[in-house]
Amino acid sequence: MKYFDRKFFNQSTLEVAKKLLGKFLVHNQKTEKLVGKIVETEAYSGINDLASHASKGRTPRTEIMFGPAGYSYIYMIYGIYYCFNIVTENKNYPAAVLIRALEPVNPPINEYAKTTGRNDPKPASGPGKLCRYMKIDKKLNSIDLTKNILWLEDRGLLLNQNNIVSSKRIGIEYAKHCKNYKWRFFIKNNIYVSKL
DNA sequence: CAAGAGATCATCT
DNA sequence: GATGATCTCTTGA
Repeated sequence: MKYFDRKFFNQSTLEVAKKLLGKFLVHNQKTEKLVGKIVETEAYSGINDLASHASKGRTPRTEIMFGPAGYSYIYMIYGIYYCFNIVTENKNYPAAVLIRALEPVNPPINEYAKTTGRNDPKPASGPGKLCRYMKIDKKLNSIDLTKNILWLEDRGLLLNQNNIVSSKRIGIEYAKHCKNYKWRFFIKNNIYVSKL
C-alpha cells in the first residue's frame, strides 16, 4: 500500500487526473474509515482554461489553487452540494483535479442505504454525491492531503492506457472553446462512472 | 425514457 | 444581482 506524497501531485494536471484512476480516497473518521475507489476525474489547468475557477484570476476562493500541490480545494455548488478537488502543479500555477465519481468501498452500498435511507445503487457517482458519501464539506477545504485526515492510497490495482477513456468535461457549456477539451477521464466499463 | 424545474447560497460583478 | 465543475423529482410522450 503506497501513500501519495506531494511529489505525485506536483505533476502535469492531466497526468495526475489519469493516474488517480483506480486509486483510493480515504477519509479518516473517529469511528470508521470512509473509502472509495476513484473511477472518474476531470482536469482544470491554468488561467487560460475558461472552465476553471482560476480563469478569473486570484480571488480569496481560488487562492488555494495557486498554492503548492497536494492540498484540497472544496467549494459549495448550487447552494447544496460540495465538490472535492486536489490541487496540482507548482506554486503560482493554478490547477486541480476534480474527483467526479467513486466506486463505494466503505461503507458498502447496502450498509450506506440502511443508515442513510438512500436507496441509490451508485451513491458516490457524481461530484456532489461523492462528497456526501465521503462526508466531505467545507471544513476540509485547503487541508494537506499528505496528512492523516483525508488522503490517497495506491492499493496496487493495475490499470493501463487501454482501460482509460477521455471525454469532454461535464457542465461547463459556458467555457467557450475550452468546453471541447477532453480533460475528463474515467475507467472503461466501470458502472460507477457518473455519465457515459 | 427525456426534458424541465426547484433547491439554495457562496462568490464575484 | 446573477450565476453555477449538481442532483432529484415531476411531468409527459
